[in-house]
This record gives sequence, C-alpha cells and structure tokens, in this order.
Amino acid sequence: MTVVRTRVAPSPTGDPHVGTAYIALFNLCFARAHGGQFVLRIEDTDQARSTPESEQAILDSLRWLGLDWDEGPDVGGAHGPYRQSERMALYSQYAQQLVEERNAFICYRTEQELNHLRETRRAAGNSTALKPSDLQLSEDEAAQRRAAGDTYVIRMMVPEGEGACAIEDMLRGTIELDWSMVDAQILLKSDGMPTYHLANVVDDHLMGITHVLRGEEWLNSAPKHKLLYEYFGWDMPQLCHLPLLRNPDKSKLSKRKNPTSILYYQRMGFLPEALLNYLGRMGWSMPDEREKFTLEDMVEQFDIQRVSLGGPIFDVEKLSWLNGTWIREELDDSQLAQRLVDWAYNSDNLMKVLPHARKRMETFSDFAPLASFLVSGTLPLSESSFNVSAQEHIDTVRNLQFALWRLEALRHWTRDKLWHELKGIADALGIKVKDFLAPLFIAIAGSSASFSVVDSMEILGPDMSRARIRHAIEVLGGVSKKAAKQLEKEYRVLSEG
RNA sequence: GUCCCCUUCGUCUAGUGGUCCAGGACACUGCCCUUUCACGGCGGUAACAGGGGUUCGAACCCCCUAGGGGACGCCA
Repeated sequence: MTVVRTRVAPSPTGDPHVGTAYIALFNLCFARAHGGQFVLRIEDTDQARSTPESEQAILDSLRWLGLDWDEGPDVGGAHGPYRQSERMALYSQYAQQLVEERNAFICYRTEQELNHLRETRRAAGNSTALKPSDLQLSEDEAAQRRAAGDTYVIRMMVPEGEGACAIEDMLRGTIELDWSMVDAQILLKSDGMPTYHLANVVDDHLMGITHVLRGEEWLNSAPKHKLLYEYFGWDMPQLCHLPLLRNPDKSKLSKRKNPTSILYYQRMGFLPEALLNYLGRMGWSMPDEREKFTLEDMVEQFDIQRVSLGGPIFDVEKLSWLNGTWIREELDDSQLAQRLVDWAYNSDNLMKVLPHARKRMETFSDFAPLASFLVSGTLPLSESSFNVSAQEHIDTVRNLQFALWRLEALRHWTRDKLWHELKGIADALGIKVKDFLAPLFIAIAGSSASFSVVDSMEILGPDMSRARIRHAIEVLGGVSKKAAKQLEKEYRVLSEG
C-alpha cells in the first residue's frame, strides 16, 4: 500500500502558504494514482509558529482547494491529521534509545559556544557543520554542568571521516552528499520537543509511509534522515524532492515579493479549481499538453516522472487567464451567480459593511460606490493618488512600510488591535495619527473619503490589506535594497523605544 | 565561504539519440468578428546558457565553464 504524507507547517501569522498546497497536490496525486493513502502531518513542535488558529487556517485552505486527505493510520490513537505534540513522550523515548545505543549523545553546549565554534570553522573556510568531536566536553566539565542543572539537548552521532552518503531520489537518481556537510543534528530540544528530523523519521515509520514527496529544500538533510533510519533499523521510504516555487526574481517564493497566502487568492476571487489547476501546471504537464484540467483528470494521468526539475516562477498573469477560462467555460450563469454570492455578495458580508456605509448614504445608489473597494482586487492607484497628503513623498513611503511591517507581524486581526498598532507607530514617530493614516486610507480604499481605515482592514482581512499596502509602496516607486536597510534600522529603534 | 540541485521563447512547458532549421499555452503584437470593451477565430515576434567530447547523427549521453537556486539554526 502506498502511503504518502504532506507535512503541514503553520506560519506564525497563520497564512496558509501556496507552497504547502503545491506539495500537497503532488502528494495527493501520487497517492491516488497508486491507489494509496494521502495523509497529513502537522508540524507543531515549534511553539512560536503553531497555534490552533494557524493550524486550522491551513487545514481549511487545503479543504477549500479540494485537497482532501485520508484519515491517518492509527498511530497511538492518531486519526485525521497527525499532531506531533500529542506524542511527545514517544520522541524522547526514541531519542533515549539512541543515546543508550551510542548513536546519539547529550550536549550541554551553550549558544555562545556554538556560535564561536561555527565562526572558527567558517573562518577556516570549512562548512559550519559541527561534529560530535567538536561538541565533546571534558568529563569533568560535563559533570559540572550536569550538577549545575544546565539545560541540554540530544544530538545524533554522525560520521566524521571522508566519504559521501548516497541518496536515491525518484527524479534525480543517485545523489552523493558529503558527510563533512552533515552536522550532529539536534534531535530533542532542551524543552523536550523533537526537532523535525527526529519527528519526521519516527512518525513516517510509525505511519507506514512508503514515499516522501517534499520540497527540494530538504535534499541536504536527507543523509541525516537516512542515518536515523539505519540507527533504528527501519526501512526508509522512497524520496522525491520537488522543485521549489519561485518569485519573479527566481528566489524561493516568499511573501515579501509575492502574495503567497492561499487566503489572498481566495479574497481576490480565484476559483479553487483554477488555483489547483495552475499549481498542477507548475513543473508538471498533462501528456496531451492541455492547460485546463481538474484534480480528477490530474490524478488519472499522474506520472511523477513528468515533473520537470527547473524551479517554476509563480506567475499571477497566467493564473488569471486560467481562472477566466474556468469562469467562462465551466460555470453557467446560475452557477456563477452562486459562486459570487458565496464569495462576497451575501448578507453576512453585507451586515459587516452596512454599519459603516449607512451614515454616508442618502440613496441606495450611494452604496455600491462606497463599498466597491471591499470587493475589488488590486486598486488602480498612481503616484498622484497620494498627493492629498501633506507629507513628503519619502515620509509617505516610510510610513506605509512601517505600517506594513507591523501588520505582517500582527497575529490577531481585529479592529482594535489594528488601531493599537498603528497608533503606536504614529506616536513613536511623533506625528498625528490622522496624518499617519492618510496614505494608508489611499492604499486600502483608494480614496481618503472612506470608512475608518481600521474597519476597512478588518473587513478586507490581513492578506488583502497587506497586499494593498505592498502595492501602494510599489506604486510610489518602491523601496530600494539600500533604503530598506536604513528603514529597518529606524524601525527597530522605533519598536524598541 | 563550503556542499548539493537546476538550466528549451520574457513566463509555464512539450521534447527521454534521427519524425525538431524545436511544438503548445500565457504575455506582447497584426488581422477578422463586433456600435464600444471583452470573449472568440486566424496569423506574427520570440528559446535548446557557452565550450569541448561520444556518435553516421545530439535539445536529448559524458566532461568543463558560466549563470540561477537551495542548504549550512534548540525553524520547519
């Protein structure tokens, strides 16, 4: 039985990433094409990024896209998505086993010591991979730290001599990775949580995973995983490293340069079928080269060997065209009407807007123009749109950038939180809130004559709001790399002060 | 810096030694349809990163160079 899993790593801000959906899509197709199971595993051992909300957001997004997963194998009572934190005791038990078998060791090194060791190695032109012998403390020293109750971690043993580790990749064949690059990876953190590497291997084994399709970014850590399988004496799943989605500048797809949240595409009014279809065209093609296809079509024709290895650039223009063909060719009028209602033209949504609109209405016909920005995508702004503000151009850009950074870090998107954050920056800058918000009004609503900007942002949601601010900054000429550095410095001072 | 991966039109890709002076799609563009715009139809511009091999024959196999990307965390 083929069993594949997609790991789902929530982001700290809760944005479900299109990259996750991309990997999930290929996992699902591979599993279904082989009559197997597609299961999810939630990476939730990092307290900083995983919250119940951020987990739910990514699960909801996958469901919205139609990427339905199977109930997981029954591992320690796990059903549905597999949550690591629920099985904490399991990992420390396995880590302990490795320590006893001398395939892992306890390490008391502090962060300062580690930094120093890495710097030394780097200065010598070596890789920064720290080996067990680098980390070894004298017996006295170790005993002393143990007695002092210092925190420790458990690290895996790794080969220190010459030689390479051969990794079999379903698409790339045999890859030789030098052991010198492989460090004594931490398996169990000082808080008792496993790292990805340990949890990954243990879970995959217990779940009976036969194939792992993951992003190319993991290729370099494959030797660690192979080693762990050997230490435990388990069979290793087949590996397949998929190319990474890219920004237009070819770097790994990131939200700084591109809207990466599935929620953004939802807000923009893309059909889930079309987004999925588009992701299926990234690094993959139908045998007959047709552009438009459903998930079922893809499963039916799926062949992992048709994956091309060049990292595809996520190009919104082609996605838009594809979405258009879906609207025109796959939906009749009544279906389209229903989709529009579901999307935004429903009474729930209306009720959110009306309290703000009614004060500004004299006739019903005033409503649509007032609310149009709430159902628009990217606003048609130009540099002159921002002339209404008395600020210097450079200050406008700075204020927008500061607001954006603050909002990117905001985890709870509510009117009051938004107000608090924005007022905080204005106060720190020593300018009137009204002046600070002026360009934000334009960015968010396209006009300064509109609802309160925080209300608007709450209704628009984090993804669309951030995207509009980014768009505004771009319209104003953007921020050069050099300027960004300077601004970041100022921003840091502001945040600390 | 060290190691790994990758490289066909601007972008997504077809292509697995002859059927390729390289095919499709987006974008751009010309014409047609149309009261306008869009849709649709028919065309056009545009690519095998460079250099060496192997072979009767190379986009395809091998080597080198260049470029791009990734990894090097008590993040995943």
